[in-house]
Amino acid sequence: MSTAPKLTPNLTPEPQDRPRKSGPGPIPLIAIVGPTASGKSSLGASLARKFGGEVLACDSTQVYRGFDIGTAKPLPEERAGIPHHLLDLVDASFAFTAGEYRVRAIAVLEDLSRRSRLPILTVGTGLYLRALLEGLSDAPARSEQLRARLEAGADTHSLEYLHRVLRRLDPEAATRIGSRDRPKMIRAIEVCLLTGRPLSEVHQAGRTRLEGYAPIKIGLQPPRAALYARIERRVQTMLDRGWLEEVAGLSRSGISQDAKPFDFIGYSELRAHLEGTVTLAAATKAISQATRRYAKRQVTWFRKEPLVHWLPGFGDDPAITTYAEQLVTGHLHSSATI
RNA sequence: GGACGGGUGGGUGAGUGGCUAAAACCAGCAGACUGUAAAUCUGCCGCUCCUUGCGGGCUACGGAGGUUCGAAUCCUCCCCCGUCCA
Repeated sequence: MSTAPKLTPNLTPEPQDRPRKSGPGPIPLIAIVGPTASGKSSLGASLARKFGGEVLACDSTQVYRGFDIGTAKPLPEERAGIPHHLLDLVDASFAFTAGEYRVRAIAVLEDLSRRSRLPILTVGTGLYLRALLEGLSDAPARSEQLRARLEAGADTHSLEYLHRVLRRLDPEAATRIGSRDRPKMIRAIEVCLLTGRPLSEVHQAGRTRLEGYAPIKIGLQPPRAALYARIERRVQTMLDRGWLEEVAGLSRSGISQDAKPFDFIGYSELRAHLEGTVTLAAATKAISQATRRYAKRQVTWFRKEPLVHWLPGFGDDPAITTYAEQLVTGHLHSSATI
């Protein structure tokens, strides 16, 4: 695991394998945010190599075992010998959540801290990063039984019914949550019923932030047109790597047909194609479109993320990599001197 | 050459005389989102002006004319596309 000597910026880091000084100061934590296909994994691996770090995926789909190609898990060669965490955590039948992610991520962070490794998060799922850094309110986890009842109520009555229930339980939340936003209404009602308090009140009680870490956020912001072009190419690459076969294999592996990961972008389209309802060309086009829309939503989310150092390009662009390295070096120095 | 069918805003496509800058859907843009988040939801979406208003002006339903107080919608001719007959 030698450090690559290339591209060394003006600020030369001294100890490349020690992300922090031993002592009580906050531990640096790098978070790379950006839309899908912007090169987060690539940048993550090269920063890890350079600064003695390990990669933590922060992605709601990559936690699922078996769903590899379509969720763009880094390939072995892309991982370049760097340990990658928080991938392949659960089976397809498991309903993974932001709360679950937080618990698992903190465990990994503690492990890295003990071993003095720099944690580097590659963040596709903004909510998960927020859940980790800012914490979640002290609200109960989801309750499948309660949800089943609410879903049934919504089915027999209407979505309006759910909104009426929510208005009664928590008028404030009802003004924030649209009357057609089924998942958010259900979550809000769930919390109200489980805690006996309005969701708004539960939220007001505050969150439990992650303590002891100094996040350095790096944002990848390639031009929109270039990103969209790359998305299109990547979809094709994934197919060339056998994505369709992966989906076919998963389909007949006994996993419940309505397991959550089958709804991920691409998996639903490719299953439709395997069932013969759409041509591969049509499915491919639909996948690109869905991915573009997803990228757009990520951009919207990350724009609001505070204190991000935005870099105007792809994470595998050498110029961007160099710039990111300088950025990290600067931060590590300044935090070391404090 | 003849007979039908059709040409609508970036795309698909509704609309058969006024309520139509023109349904709906898609794409696009912008936004929201504290436990399913690759989910879900919201707004905008011809151009333009301002006193930003259920405001004004302009342009628009293949082209040119016409009928009408009023036309994407009716009539005439022309152009193009599809199917069928020769």
